[in-house]
Order: sequence, then C-alpha cells, then structure tokens
Amino acid sequence: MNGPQDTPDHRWHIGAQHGQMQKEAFLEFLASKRLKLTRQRQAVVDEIFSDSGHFEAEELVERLKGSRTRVSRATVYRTLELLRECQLVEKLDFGTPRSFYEHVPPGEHHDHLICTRCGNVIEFHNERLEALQREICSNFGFQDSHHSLRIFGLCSKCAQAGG
Amino acid sequence: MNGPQDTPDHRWHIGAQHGQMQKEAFLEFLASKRLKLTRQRQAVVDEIFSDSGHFEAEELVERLKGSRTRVSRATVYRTLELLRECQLVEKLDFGTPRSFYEHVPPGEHHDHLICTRCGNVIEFHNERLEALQREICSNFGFQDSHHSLRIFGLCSKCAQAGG
DNA sequence: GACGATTATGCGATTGAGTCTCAATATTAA
DNA sequence: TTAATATTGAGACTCAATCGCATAATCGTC
Repeated sequence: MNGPQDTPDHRWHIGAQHGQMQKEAFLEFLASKRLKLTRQRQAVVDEIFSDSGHFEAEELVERLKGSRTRVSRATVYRTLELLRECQLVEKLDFGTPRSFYEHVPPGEHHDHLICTRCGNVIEFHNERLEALQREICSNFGFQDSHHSLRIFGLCSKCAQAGG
Repeated sequence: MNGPQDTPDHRWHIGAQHGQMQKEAFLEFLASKRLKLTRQRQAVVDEIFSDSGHFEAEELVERLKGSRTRVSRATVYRTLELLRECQLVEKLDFGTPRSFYEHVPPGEHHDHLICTRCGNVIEFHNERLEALQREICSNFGFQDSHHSLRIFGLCSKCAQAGG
C-alpha cells in the first residue's frame, strides 16, 4: 500500500507486490545487526528496488535528490555497503573509474558482456557455466562465495559498424 | 654499461633465453607506434618479465628503486599501460583499492580464485570454460576481446580453518 | 507518549590511487 | 652530429570514496 501507514510494517512508499520480500529480507538483516530502519535507508532501498539495471553510486545520489527524503552521499555509500552485505546488491567493476551497483534478487545471478565501444552492458545467465565453475572450485577445494565473469569486446551493433 | 653490448639488439640486462621473444614483441610494438626504447622502459620490462605472478603498481615502483635505473611512478604507470596495449600485461581487479597487474605470455590466459580471507590467489585455466564463453558470445553476436572470471571465496586451507 | 541508550546522518575534510602538465632530457633516423 | 620527436620526472591535480564528529533520529521500555 502506498497510502496511510497504519502499522509499523507498512512504511514503504512504493507499490507493494514487487520486491516486498526483499525489503523484508533487508529488514531482517537490519534487525539481526541491531541497525535502525531510517527514512534515508528506506529511500535508498525504494529507489534501487523500483528500477532494475546497473547504476553508479553518484547517479543514485542524484536520483535521490528528487525524492521526498534527502539522503547524503555518505549515507548512500553506507547503505549500498549494507545492501551488499546482505547480498541484495552487487558491486560491479566495468573498468571505468566509478563502480557500478545493481540490485540482485536473492538466488539470482548473471554475468556481463561489456561493449568497450558504446558502453552497453548485456546481462546473461548460463547454467552450464555455473556448473563448470562449481566443478572447478571443487577441484581446488575452493569454497565459492561469489563470482564475476566479465567479457569485454564489441556488441553486435558496434562490431557491424566496423570493429 | 653492464655487460657487452655490441649491437643495438642486445641491450637487455637479464638472462637472454626466457622471455626474449616477448621482449621482441614489445620492441616491435614500440617500433610500430614510433615509440622509443628508453632505459626506463627496459628496466620496467626486465623487472616484470623476471618474475611471474601478480603485483601492484606501487610494488613495482618500489622494486625498481633497487634497480640501476631510476624509474618514476608516472613512468611505471605509463609503461604498464603500453604493455597492456600490446597484450603482454593484464590489469586485474581483485576488489582491493589498488589494481594488480600480471605478466601474460602471448596466447596464454588464466582466471583467478581469490581467497577473501588470506588474500591468496590461485590461477587456473580451463579450456571447456573458454569454449563455453566463445559459444555464449557467439549467441549474442558479441565480439570477445578479452574476459575475466574471478571467483571469490575461501581457499582450501582457510575453509578448513573454519569458514 | 515520553525517555534514554544507542545508532544514524550530514557536512566538510581527508585519503589515496592514478593522471596530467611542462620544462628539461633522451632517443632515433638521417 | 644534428634535428625532429618522443620521454621523463616532480609535483600539482583529480575525483571516487571514506572518515570524524557534532547533531538528530530510532526504538525498546516504562
């Protein structure tokens, strides 16, 4: 519900269905660490969960200037770090000076094809790839916690436009 | 001068056999871009090729202080970039503030298992993985130029010591 | 609802890896 | 040797990200 907030459990501003469970996951994470649910943290999470795709921290800071709750840059970074800890957000390095972040629903994972010409990023998931990685880890007795495959090159458009 | 240098083609300081071809590849690269073979560039390349494994730029700067040729930080960074252009060096991001670099013999490629506890890095190469990536790129009409797979987690020792 | 212990926020200063400027110097081809 | 061109080094600079600290907000408890 977006309207009046009758109970302490309905304080979120955006449409309820999507991502509600993930918000609750975040609530639980905060509770488990005795952290507080502040308006700023709500605003950051709402903004991130309302839109998919990758984004830069600075871009998020800007977007939040248009929201009803002011959130400082420092708090944006601090909240992104919290979301990373509870695995709802991933930090991405595409070789640019600024890091990217992206909202990742629990249990989901994808890798990236990054066009070095136009900057476009294609997401993909391949189960065989995942299985192969598990196999490799197993061979080394390595306990995988997370992984990241980035393939740099030219997207089909840029490749056609003349490599 | 150190050692006999009868011809312009024998200006390298370290033992000749290993990596000689790669130095020549670097020479050709320089020539093709009308760049000059300076003592500083020689010192950087000698230092990098004389030791395998990944290293930080700052570490290389330090190591070069012990060499006979002084090389400034700026030049180290500039030379690393040149080596990257001609594919003899790769830049690595392990999630730490500083980037790592590593010497990569032409045609070789490996990926990394990074222990988030002890910081140890295991290199591996898997041809099935490479083939699968080629297949994925092909499906997207994507022209792969280079790629990087990083698997973060616990190495066998750290996993045993209590995950 | 108010209180108090505790956690969070924002500002602005700070850090630090990496880049840039530019005068002085080295390399290369002729 | 020379002239044309590329390179170097010192230190200033950039800029994403972090930090310290005074003030403010949260939340369990009364």
